Amino acid sequence: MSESVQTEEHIKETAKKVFFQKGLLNATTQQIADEAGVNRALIHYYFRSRDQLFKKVLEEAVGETRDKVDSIFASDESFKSKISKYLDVFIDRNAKYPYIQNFIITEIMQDPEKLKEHFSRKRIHLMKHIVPPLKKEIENGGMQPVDPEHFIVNMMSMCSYPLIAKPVIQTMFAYDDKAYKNFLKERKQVIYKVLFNEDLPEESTVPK
Amino acid sequence: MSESVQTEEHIKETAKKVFFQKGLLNATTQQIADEAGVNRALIHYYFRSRDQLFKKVLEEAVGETRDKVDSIFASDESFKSKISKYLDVFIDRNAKYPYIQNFIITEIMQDPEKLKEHFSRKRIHLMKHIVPPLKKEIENGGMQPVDPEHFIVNMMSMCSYPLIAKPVIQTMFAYDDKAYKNFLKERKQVIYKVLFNEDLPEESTVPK
DNA sequence: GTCTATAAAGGGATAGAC
DNA sequence: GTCTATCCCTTTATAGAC
Repeated sequence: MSESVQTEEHIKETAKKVFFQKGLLNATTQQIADEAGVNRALIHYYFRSRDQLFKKVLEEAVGETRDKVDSIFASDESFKSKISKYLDVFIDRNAKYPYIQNFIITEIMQDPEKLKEHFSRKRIHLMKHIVPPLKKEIENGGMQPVDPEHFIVNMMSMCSYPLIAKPVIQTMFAYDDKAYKNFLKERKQVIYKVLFNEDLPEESTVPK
Repeated sequence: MSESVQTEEHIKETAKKVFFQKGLLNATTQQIADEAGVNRALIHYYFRSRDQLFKKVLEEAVGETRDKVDSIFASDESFKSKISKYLDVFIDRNAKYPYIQNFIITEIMQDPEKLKEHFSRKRIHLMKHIVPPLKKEIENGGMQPVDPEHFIVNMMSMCSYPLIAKPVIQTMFAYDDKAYKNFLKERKQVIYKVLFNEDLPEESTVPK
């Protein structure tokens, strides 16, 4: 691996760390350069502008998950089993990048075009791989009738909000970091139960 | 009403509009001054700093709702009826200020202390007026057993996330503004049903 | 490819005139 | 109470040396 590729990769990884792990969503190029131990000018050398760096790291981070999610829903397991696995992937990803949800929200607020492609792809995926099996599950009496779009939003809400609103939850319930982390751990079972009105099967509670 | 109070009020209302209605969460003092038709220096004259203006408008906006919510939960209606009314208030407030949730999240991210007092008060309120009746409702068999804290987070999640993630939802489902607004309208019944696993009573679907 | 130095723009805040 | 002018600081971006 050449020097240049190494440095470029290093800056990108550092940016991910600063944005998604440290939660410094408005980090300046200086902060990122400091953290990476390089000069600010190098960031411009590799990425031309701050905005392009943003776009690149975000696209990479969401891409990491997309592939996993896609393969889960492309399989022919039961619908409930797919959802269970999706919850695992979602929780894993957010343990790795605790602030990525905030970053997505903040960035997309400032410029909805920035992630338009990603969520358009997600739309096609939903319509093809989630809505049909959901409808089938309802037909077969496996769950209460529900509008597919509300079902999806309910799921995303209960997954994402507790991460986005970390300080709200910590203050409201007087949770220290340990208690908060533990609370998050319990979410998978809670969400599954709310979505399907039945307990998560035993073997799915501790994945892998 | 004297000239000065009028201007101060006008700046404050303009700031609310810019932040909470237009969604320009990072609006500069210049933008607010332009929108209000006054000079930038006036903002500093009345509020000393940008940060103090922020604090004031946010505290006012959340205060508007707090009083209403408090009175709902202080009453001795049934728990489910209280929740139904809470959903109404929440939806009303967010129709008025579509971006207030984003603002709260963004501000609290940058400085958790800023809203600490508000959410600490909320905590006391929860413990006194929500958790006990919730437990009682469960005891009486009115709903499935559920951890109170997860119940509260589920409710907040399903209320707030669809607002925070407006562009995500619009892109994902190809909603124009009208379709999105209609989607939000359906949320009250959906959320009630998910929380209690039963339909919202007829007379509660159209409040007032 | 990496650094220093500096340009260029933007934003918050204040002094002082009216 | 409201304005203009200005200061100061931060930040992005680039030119040019090595």
